[in-house]
Amino acid sequence: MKIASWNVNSLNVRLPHLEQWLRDAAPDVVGLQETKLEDAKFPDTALAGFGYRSVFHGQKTYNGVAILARERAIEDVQAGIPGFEDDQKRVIAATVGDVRIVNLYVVNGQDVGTDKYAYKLRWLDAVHAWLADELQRHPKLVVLGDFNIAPDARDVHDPEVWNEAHILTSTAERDALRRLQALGLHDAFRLHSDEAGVFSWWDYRQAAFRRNLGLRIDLTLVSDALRPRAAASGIDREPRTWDRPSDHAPAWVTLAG
DNA sequence: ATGGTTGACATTCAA
Repeated sequence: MKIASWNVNSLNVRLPHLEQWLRDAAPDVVGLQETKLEDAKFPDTALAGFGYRSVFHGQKTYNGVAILARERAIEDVQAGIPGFEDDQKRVIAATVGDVRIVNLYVVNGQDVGTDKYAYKLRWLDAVHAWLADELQRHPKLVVLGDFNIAPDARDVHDPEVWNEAHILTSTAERDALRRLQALGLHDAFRLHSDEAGVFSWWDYRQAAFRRNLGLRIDLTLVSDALRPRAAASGIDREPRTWDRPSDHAPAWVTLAG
């Protein structure tokens, strides 16, 4: 079972890329972020034509998440973090086969010390409390998405710039990610590689992709129960080379069985 | 310190 995460930065613009990548990569389950589409405009019919069912939770202009699944039912759909008031559509969870999928579009946070940064940390606290509970109900859990946090120095092109005081790498953000991982959620990519310089996001500016000035902020976390089944994990750079790309590349994990 | 690019929407905001 191949499970992937992709921040498409507007599904309206990126639908042709998504179709091509679904064909190339043939994932079984996909979590999308930044669809930027209200639910009435979600292209579920087009996706069904590519062989994927979909559930979605979106809004106009900003945010928006979805889960797609090929040849499988998508059950017990949860939109948003239970009990956490949020105008921003950043979370959808569902069960596919024997695996619970939680798809997160984590708050960016703008800059350390801003209101948006405070919201990011509050939001991550709410996610932590929810996932602790979710793991009790669903031990076979995959938490994936655009985390907007680079786990450590190997995951940034320049650790001196992306340091403990910088957004996406600050101490409080990394601590919040570590607290999620301490629930028993493992960065699938790091189960198989200690390589530095493998990124999932490159700024549109300053030819960052060509120069590989990126960050690894798109993650697939697998629970303790799924860890033995995590056979491989990687990032598909190719869609980032296509014309008019998303600034993010798809990240994936394969589960045996 | 600023601006560099993209997307959505309407001229500036968010990333």
